[in-house]
Amino acid sequence: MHLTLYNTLTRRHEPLVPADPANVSFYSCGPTVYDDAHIGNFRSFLAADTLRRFVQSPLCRLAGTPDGGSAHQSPTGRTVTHVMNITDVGHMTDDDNADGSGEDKMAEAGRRLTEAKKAGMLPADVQIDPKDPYAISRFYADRFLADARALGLLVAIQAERDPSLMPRPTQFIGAMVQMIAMLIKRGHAYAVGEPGKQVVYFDVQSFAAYGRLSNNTLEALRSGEGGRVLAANQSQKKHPADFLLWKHDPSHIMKWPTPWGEGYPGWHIECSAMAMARLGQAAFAREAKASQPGTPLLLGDENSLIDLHSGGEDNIFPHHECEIAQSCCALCRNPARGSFARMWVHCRHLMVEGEKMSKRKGNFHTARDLFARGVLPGALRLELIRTHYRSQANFTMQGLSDCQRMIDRWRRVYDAPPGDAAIDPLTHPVLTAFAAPLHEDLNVAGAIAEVNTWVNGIASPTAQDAAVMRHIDAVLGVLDRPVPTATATAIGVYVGGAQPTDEVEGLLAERAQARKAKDFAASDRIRDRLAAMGLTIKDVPGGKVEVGRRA
RNA sequence: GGCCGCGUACCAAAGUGGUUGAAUGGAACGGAUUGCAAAUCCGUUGGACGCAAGUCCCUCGCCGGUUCGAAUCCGGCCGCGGCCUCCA
Repeated sequence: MHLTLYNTLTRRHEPLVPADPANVSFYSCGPTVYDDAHIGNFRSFLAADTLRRFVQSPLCRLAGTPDGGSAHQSPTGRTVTHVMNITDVGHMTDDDNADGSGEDKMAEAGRRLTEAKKAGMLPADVQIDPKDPYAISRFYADRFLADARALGLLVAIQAERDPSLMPRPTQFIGAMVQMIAMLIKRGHAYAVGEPGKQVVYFDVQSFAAYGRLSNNTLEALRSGEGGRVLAANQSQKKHPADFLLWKHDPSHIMKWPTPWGEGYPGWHIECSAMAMARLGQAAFAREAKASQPGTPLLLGDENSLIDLHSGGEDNIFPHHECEIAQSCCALCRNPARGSFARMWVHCRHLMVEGEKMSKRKGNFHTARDLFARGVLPGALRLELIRTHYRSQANFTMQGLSDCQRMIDRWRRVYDAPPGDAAIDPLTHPVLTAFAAPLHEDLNVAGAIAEVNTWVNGIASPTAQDAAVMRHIDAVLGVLDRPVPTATATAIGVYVGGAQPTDEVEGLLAERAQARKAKDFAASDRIRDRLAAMGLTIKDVPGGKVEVGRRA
């Protein structure tokens, strides 16, 4: 058994065969930081995170590796270097003409922040200059990282120690400029306009494999444009599908000097440049070993820059199509035979209560909104990863509470007292049953079913069971999430964000008296009153009352 | 207009040719427990006949086809969604 994934590039299930099974390189397209990330964004990031967790788990076997693919048999184990960008360059709101016009999204975010501040929607301690795009992107990036860490996104947790794992394009303008220069030099890009005030386009006709990922041909793209591409905006391009690499525009809110003029980079070049900068060393080291000294160092046909690349389904075209084109044309000896990444995985979108998520329908949720309503990060994570990543998932509040209950039942096993519990993850029957569906295109739903079947059969969990559950949760990442600490008083145990107040404490004491006197009508009235305050109670062993918040 | 995907029982969601009347979780109902709840445990949840073992009928959007056999393969239709413009 070995891990197979659906490769968008070939439209087939294929084994994941990394260039170096001891260190898998993985690049994921991350968030833009003009606003808070919503749960749909997080579904995609969490799918990537779950894949990454499984690949680095000893439960995962990879094809074509000498030791049979089990990570733990290698002295150093298997590491996954997962990189996710945080896009902090402002792009344009109005992209009708693909030339970059309209309002800069960062400027728009600044305006929104100003309004929020006026309306008192922002905490008083937030000091940010809405005219400073760097301050805006930092503000939203920090909020994203906090949400991501709560949800157990390993890359965000690791980035606290190694920020290079979450690169920001404003720090890589130099790398982008180099790559653009290389594309011009190799005849895959061209600059138009008078010197110093130029726009640089990628020449799609120079790359025979353009369209391979999205299954579009240049003709199909042309016929599919349906009148939406204005001829007036196309005059300088050689082909309507040619896309922007650099734009001279001194009026842009973020701008940098380059040989083509002061301006800003196109939408796609950042990922190519950053993947190259952070993950490309290994591929070029392999190439240097294999090639003649003195020849220009370009990747050969079998040598991809990275092993895995992921994103949401909307990234397939144009973003990833363009990434492949740029990267291969800049880095490969035979561009049309390159693929940039060996494996391309794409996550389908999330629906909410059966409908497309939208602010107008009122079914638009950010992670932090849900947290503020008392949703626990573990439950949200499970709800977002439990559906197969290539199915359209339906997020529901019902599903969220289902997940919370599942987690509560699993935690009983997870929290069993530890002890002498040596288990072999490769042969343990529960773990092999859990890992089997995951090897088949990361079938998380199937794996969860195995966990439930197993947990149902446990009368009282042992140290061994706890050890097994830890292996499981290293992949799912739902138990190792922050849970609000319970506040205990003489009479109550407050959980799930509920806090003791004099009023509540008084009611609990009154209820205890009523119950003692067997005045159950009075006792039930108090429960109703607490319910009206948004609190649920239940009697727990020890004579105390557990107080929680109503979902 | 072009390219692509999906539709499973009350809900969510696995399963992609036979042991599947359909995993798993929730929900509902019955029982144990509780003053009542909550939590937990046991059982039931397409229909008919039967005390039962069981037998028969109808099921995986709809219609048709391939096959000894289909939720699973093929065709048509309907519905939903994605991309073709920034978007996970």
